[in-house]
Amino acid sequence: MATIYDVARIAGVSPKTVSRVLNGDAPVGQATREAVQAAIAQLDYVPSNAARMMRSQRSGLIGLITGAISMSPEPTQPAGLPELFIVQGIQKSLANSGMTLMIADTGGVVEKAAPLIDTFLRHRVEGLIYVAEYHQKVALPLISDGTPMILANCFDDRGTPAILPDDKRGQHDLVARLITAGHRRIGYLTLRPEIAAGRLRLEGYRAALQAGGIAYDAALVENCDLEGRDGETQLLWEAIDRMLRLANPPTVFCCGNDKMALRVYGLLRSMGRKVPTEVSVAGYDNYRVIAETLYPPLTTVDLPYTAMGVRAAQRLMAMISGEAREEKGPTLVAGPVYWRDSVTELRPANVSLLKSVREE
Amino acid sequence: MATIYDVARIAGVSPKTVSRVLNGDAPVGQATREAVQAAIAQLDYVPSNAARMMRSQRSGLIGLITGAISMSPEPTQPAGLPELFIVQGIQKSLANSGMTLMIADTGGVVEKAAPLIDTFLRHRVEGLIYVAEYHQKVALPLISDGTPMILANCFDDRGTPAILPDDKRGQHDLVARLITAGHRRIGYLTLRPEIAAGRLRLEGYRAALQAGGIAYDAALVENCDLEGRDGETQLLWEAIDRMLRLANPPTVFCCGNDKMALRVYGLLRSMGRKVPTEVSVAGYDNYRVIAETLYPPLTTVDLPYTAMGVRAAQRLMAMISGEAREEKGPTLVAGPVYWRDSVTELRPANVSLLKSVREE
DNA sequence: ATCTCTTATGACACCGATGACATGACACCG
DNA sequence: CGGTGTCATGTCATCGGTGTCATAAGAGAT
Repeated sequence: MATIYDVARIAGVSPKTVSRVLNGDAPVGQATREAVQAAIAQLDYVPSNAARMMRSQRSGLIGLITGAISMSPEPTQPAGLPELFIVQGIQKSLANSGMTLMIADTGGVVEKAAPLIDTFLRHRVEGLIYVAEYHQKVALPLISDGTPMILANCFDDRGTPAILPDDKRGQHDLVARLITAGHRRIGYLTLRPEIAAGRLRLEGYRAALQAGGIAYDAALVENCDLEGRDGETQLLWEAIDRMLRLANPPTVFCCGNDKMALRVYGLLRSMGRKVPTEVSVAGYDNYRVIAETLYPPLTTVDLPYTAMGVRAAQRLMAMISGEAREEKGPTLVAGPVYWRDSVTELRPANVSLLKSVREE
Repeated sequence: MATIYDVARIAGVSPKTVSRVLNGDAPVGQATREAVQAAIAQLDYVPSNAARMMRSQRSGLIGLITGAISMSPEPTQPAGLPELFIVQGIQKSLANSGMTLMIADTGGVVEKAAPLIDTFLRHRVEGLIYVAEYHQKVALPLISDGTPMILANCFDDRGTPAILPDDKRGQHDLVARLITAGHRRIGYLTLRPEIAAGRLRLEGYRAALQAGGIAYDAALVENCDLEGRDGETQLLWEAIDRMLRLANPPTVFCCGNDKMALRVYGLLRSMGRKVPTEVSVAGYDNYRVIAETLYPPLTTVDLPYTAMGVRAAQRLMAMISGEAREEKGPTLVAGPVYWRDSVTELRPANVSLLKSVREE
């Protein structure tokens, strides 16, 4: 492999001049520049980042750790996709910074995060981002040196800067929108409360009901999430069946996520209930493969993954450049409601009024 | 950041001895080793890969380029997932090799591959893998130095080693299985022939018919793939409607992929046809989010992405270690048929006979 | 007691860039 | 015409490890 010395010799200049041509950090004569470039081309010279890093003490690397790439073998989680959007946002936002993003993958095994962080530190990354597959609490090994770190889609109890989806507000906005559309009996098939999204979304549901002056009815809320174990469809069937038999049944089912909504579509059809004319369905995640492919298309709440990625990258770059100590707590990012055909407007008169809500 | 000299000073030994403790490449006295390890712990010393690489001329890095992570903005392609499984396979298979996998992403823009390759070469990766989002032909910039490269899920016309899915055999196996189950009128809603998968799967379909002694009937085959543009559902509706009105209608619809099958489920239900009792449906890809969540679960063909990743990594490692010049052409990897409830066994008597097919 | 042969350790140069500093050639200024 | 500033380029040391070789201290062998 050719070195800068080979290039210098061929071009008849000093290595330092070649360096200047490569980095453009000092003026170089036109003729010299051309001779150097010719030599570079002739030798297929590619500078060594290792040598450069060593001298300049700057790696230009950002390390990203995720489990997105190697998903868990169970297909039950729509895992993978969310993280990818976050990574996409990070990438987009980092593209102009001159930083190179190195991505490593835990293969879904949390314990692998530590050695990966170590590998990154050996490469002297200037910043680290950890992206979790769903909104959760994590406990990563402490970074002893000063390398800045950001958590995306997760948080810890050390106060590491985090970027999180605003699940509470998202569910709140959806339910508020349903209420505006005239729905008063809103069934909620929830995710399990052990996960952050399950808790926060339920909070949002209750907050929206309260704001809309509707009493919370425990008969309309049921956890239908078995963490991917069998029997979920059964559980859903029973919950839906029971709610529909109520004296005052729900006019719409909010589902913990879009994947659950996909199941609910199938169940309602099996029960002979037409969506949305007889009963409405709403999801959460805006998992587009499902939400847009289903018929009718699914009303849902966007999880603003790309935006979260952008924010994560921005916050990290701010930390790296040591700018203003900036805000402390987690950054919450809310996503818009996507209003599609799976929910009936019970009060068409409201439609014009709704426009504004929809845009936001 | 602490250096090996700092550690040496604290431990009262020479830097070289610290190096020996770190690499275990020469015997070190027990007491010395402990002193060095204590100093390392005390200083939070992390060795610099740059310096190590520079001297040893070995980076221990494998570069992987993909578009998986930043998907195209259109949600129409189930893009992203396939590549991820391939990457997972690569990762799994590379885990024990001591190599570190660096992943870079083109953001779906093919032109970005060149600068990414360049970045990798600057880091002196020992091998490169390019993973495409679907089976296709690519034209990557030539790697002028000797760095080995592998193409996964794609090929070029320079004969670069490639790992490809055996689409023809997969579709063949599925159709052969349908025939064994008693189906003779097999509708095929194909992908567009411009893409490799579309062509090859159709070849497999025809080959299986021929092997089964069934005449090819053009009325049963129709391209329903508009490359994600609108009107696909319309096209599907018309194709299905027309085929079902035939004097001798199909008993099963093979779909170009699982996503199309998801649509077909909805359409058939709208038409009042029950799956699978009145008409069967089969997909391709074993896109599990769809295939296993649908009701009834979808019979489909697995795209052996993980296996492809494993093969890619193995072939690359063989190239790096300069082992036997090994095979030349592309490596084809076939995936098994997943037989689920979306297809009726027209001849239950055959079931036992089928067991063996299913296993394979 | 002398001579290998390991084992344990150190001295030193070197990998390939770049930062700091020096130098020579002009141009411009008063 | 000397002083000063800018441009173009070179010299040299240095970043943090590791390869090579040398050396010292014991363990056995003769």
